[in-house]
Amino acid sequence: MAYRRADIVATALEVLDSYGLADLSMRRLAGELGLQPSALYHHFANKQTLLGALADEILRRGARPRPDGPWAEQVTAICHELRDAMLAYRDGAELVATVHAFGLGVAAPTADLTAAYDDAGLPTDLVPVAVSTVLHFVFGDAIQEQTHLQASSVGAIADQPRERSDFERGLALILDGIRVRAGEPVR
Amino acid sequence: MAYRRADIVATALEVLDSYGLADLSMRRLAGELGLQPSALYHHFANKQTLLGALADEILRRGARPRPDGPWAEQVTAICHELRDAMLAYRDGAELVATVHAFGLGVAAPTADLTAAYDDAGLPTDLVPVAVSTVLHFVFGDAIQEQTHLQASSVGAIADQPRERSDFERGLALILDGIRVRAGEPVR
DNA sequence: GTGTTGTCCTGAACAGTGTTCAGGCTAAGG
DNA sequence: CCTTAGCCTGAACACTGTTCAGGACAACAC
Repeated sequence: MAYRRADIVATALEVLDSYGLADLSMRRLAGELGLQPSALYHHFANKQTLLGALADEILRRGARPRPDGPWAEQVTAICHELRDAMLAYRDGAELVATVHAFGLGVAAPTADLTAAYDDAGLPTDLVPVAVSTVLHFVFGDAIQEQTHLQASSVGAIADQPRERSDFERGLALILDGIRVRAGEPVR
Repeated sequence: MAYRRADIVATALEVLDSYGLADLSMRRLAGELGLQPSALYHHFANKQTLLGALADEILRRGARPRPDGPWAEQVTAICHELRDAMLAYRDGAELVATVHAFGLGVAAPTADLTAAYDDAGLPTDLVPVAVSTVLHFVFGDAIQEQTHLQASSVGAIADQPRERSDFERGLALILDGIRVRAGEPVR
């Protein structure tokens, strides 16, 4: 059973990458597995739960070793890892962000960021704010990036080509803000 | 025709507030108007276009006079207006953020923020980054807030009650970051 | 008054969606 | 051999967005 479940998640990930989130239906997934759609409901209570498992698998596959160093470097590493993991699959950013919003998975980034801020000795009442602010940015930026990537790959639009370094710069801007409110010297 | 179109948007807004975004179907909306679903397609090319008009109407209804003052105050005013407008309708944040991501409407906030930053004399290459960063935060925070509000109104969950001032504090944090990168004195 | 144009709408249909449920198949354990 | 349990089938339910031929009806021109 545990094997079959992992099998479903792996196949779902292929379907996601090939057809996109909108075309990832229970029927299509079941067809790809050679099953009836109803068979999927023996492994997942509903589609949202399945998507939750999918999002967590995307993050798991994107995991990489974390360097230790000052908190800002750790936060930067966590954010890059999260971003790269989401961008590695079609519609990955939208999927992970949605699952996070619904609270059916994607708990790791929040935990990791909280730990990094806590270790840094940031004021405890500032920690949740800093975590949320950084996460909103990473999700929002990744969704925007992925939307534009896919829109231009379809040849739809050609608006401003969105600097590749915008992510770095936006993140640095937020980290500066955190430094200020933490009473650390800035630059 | 223009009148009928405005009529449809107004009724759609009522349906949205009463039943939520997931239950705002073309059939339900048409029924509320005493029409066949197909009639709606004489006024809107498809559902996404209708949702775009809906989002813009939500922002229009939430508009308020802007004080003039230093750029940080203007940005704060714009963000509060945007946030309050979205929170005024059930699922308003999700709707507006989605429409913005798809690029089918919600152009005003970007334009307003860009103007505020430009007038402030911020480095021009910093402006788009500052606009995006602030917008990602406002959308992300509003969606989170609305999700929790509605979840707890259903009596579902009771996790930490989310400080009402988290929005203010997150926004202030980002503004500090912008000040630092603009070379302005901070506090 | 008649004819025409164009808007607005009907009614039916198409091709899908997530989900439920009674029942059957098959392999493992006593 | 028999039972238990996990896995799955096949059919159905109640929806979804969208398309399309055609009808009703007002406004305008002659």
